[in-house]
Amino acid sequence: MPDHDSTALLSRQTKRRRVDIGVKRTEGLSPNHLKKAKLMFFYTRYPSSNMLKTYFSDVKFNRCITSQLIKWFSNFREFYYIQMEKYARQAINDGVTSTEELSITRDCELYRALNMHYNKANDFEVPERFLEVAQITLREFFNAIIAGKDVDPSWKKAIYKVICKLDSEVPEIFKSPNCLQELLHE
DNA sequence: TGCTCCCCTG
DNA sequence: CAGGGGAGCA
Repeated sequence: MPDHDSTALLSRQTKRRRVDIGVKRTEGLSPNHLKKAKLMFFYTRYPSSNMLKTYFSDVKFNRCITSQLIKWFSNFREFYYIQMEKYARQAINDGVTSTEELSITRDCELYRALNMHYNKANDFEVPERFLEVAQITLREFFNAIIAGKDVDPSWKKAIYKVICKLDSEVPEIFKSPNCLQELLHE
């Protein structure tokens, strides 16, 4: 390819790049997007694909990207529910007989496991509402197991149905592509 | 049919 | 976390 042609091509690409700076949509999902998604999990366990699109405006969506994001939250939930069940069974083994004895504080083992998973750097203040939802989830598992419902292969479905209604509004700041810097800097 | 959830793997 | 498969829903 003659030099003047490649020069012209570069010129066009440069122009396009300048134009794109305004939106600057990334090709795929970055580690920062993953980190952001994990923080969003503190507010929403079951985000709709539509919601995700509005909160990840710097991402160029397509089928794969959308399903990947959806998949992330699915994986988040798996870890979440596994921890809940494990902790609930542990409590039962430890002799706990009432849900009143079950509470989630910021220094309990379960909280630390969750925080380590979704907020490893521990540079984000986990919202109080998440602790409430987590506690409800834990008690939900506890009661189900105590009642022997876990003999039913699909016993967790009922719990999922309860938890999916407890999503909170995700703060507006999460809609900003630079929300991580804004969130973790103060 | 396409999307989403969940389960199970690796 | 990603892949793959089965189930449910529109």
